[in-house]
Amino acid sequence: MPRAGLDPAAVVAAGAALADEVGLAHLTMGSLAERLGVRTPSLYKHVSGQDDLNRRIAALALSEAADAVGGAVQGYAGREALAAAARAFRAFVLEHPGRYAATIGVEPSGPDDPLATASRRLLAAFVAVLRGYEIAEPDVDHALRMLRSLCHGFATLQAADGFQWSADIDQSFEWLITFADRGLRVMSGAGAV
Amino acid sequence: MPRAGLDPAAVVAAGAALADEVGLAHLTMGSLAERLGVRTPSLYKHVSGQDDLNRRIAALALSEAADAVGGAVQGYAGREALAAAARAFRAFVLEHPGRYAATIGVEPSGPDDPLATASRRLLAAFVAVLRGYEIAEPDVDHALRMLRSLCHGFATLQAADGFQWSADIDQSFEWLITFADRGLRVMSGAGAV
DNA sequence: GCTTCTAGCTAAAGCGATTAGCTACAGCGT
DNA sequence: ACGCTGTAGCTAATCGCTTTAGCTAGAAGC
Repeated sequence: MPRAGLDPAAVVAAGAALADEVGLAHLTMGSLAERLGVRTPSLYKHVSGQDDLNRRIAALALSEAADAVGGAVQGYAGREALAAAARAFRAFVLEHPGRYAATIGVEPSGPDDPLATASRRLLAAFVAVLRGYEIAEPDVDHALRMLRSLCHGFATLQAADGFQWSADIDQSFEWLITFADRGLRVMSGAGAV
Repeated sequence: MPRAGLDPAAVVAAGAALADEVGLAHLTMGSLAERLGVRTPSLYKHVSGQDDLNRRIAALALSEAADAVGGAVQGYAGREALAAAARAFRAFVLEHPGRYAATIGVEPSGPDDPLATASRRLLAAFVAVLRGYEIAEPDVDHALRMLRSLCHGFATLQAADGFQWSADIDQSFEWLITFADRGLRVMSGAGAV
């Protein structure tokens, strides 16, 4: 038996890729092992089980998403930054539906969990977008949650084929960006709540 | 063996309730059978399998959500209607996270599928909300998708405990309603995209 | 070249979904 | 009241996937 030369990172990367291809629900230890040219139990030398694998895929996904969004925002402000961030986020989720799905419902075990770090990085990228609007300090958290809900909701609904009816989806997304831009500008004037 | 007197509706209702309690992922045929005082294989006399059960729970959830949102909107218009719909929707998802989770990723098999009917009813409730704003006809679809993304995103993120940081979540949701109201009003003026 | 560490293997246990086939309760007609 | 019939629920068994136990041999250091 020739050594396959695996390590945790390689297993997680392959798992994420496979999840993107077949859907997270169809990612089994067996199929992943086969993909890696190895027998199923061998995977347990690198990840401690399906749960651990899922958490690591989630951390990878959030980290990549943070890179994508953070990079897209560079050099822009205001509406441009918002549009770039939203488009980058959606593109990431649509290209990597499996690994993004792994992030839903996982909770960091502590502040040092790679999951928590990656999550903070992604949030930071959205905070940067909000700096382009005159949001009152106490409202920044609310705006951040709104932005995240909007992006998460749209991307996951589309990834799950939740939009059955007719109108063009890209167009809807551009409309949504305009909506968010104008809404944020209006909210910056008067105190909300 | 005394008859338990089950039927598909009772099995689905119990499944939905159990999913709300323990989470959709932990809803097993075994635990559901135990809850109903019956052996596992007996369930297959009422639903054709886990897939079928999931679809039926999803249809039930969408139908109930449509009732809740539709009822809440009655007699209101504009901001009041929007707030009522959003609050009703969020309350439903938070009270019934398991059954709502069942709706994610299921696709109606055809236009007569109870799933499709329930889905249309829920959408209709949101369309009613939008009638209170002067949205140009071609933009109604976009606004509907936006509204759905916003509600779905916020509710599922909260249900999954996705909001780790500090600010008060109810307050964030009220802020979000105000944001959506103002955004919809602004969008009604100028043509978007 | 020898020792040591460990990636990967085979074997096996265990759990959940599902199917096959039996049994007996309930509702019906007589 | 009595038997007939349809079917809800049962036991037994299969199958697939996860996970553990224990072995083996390739690679790295001396």
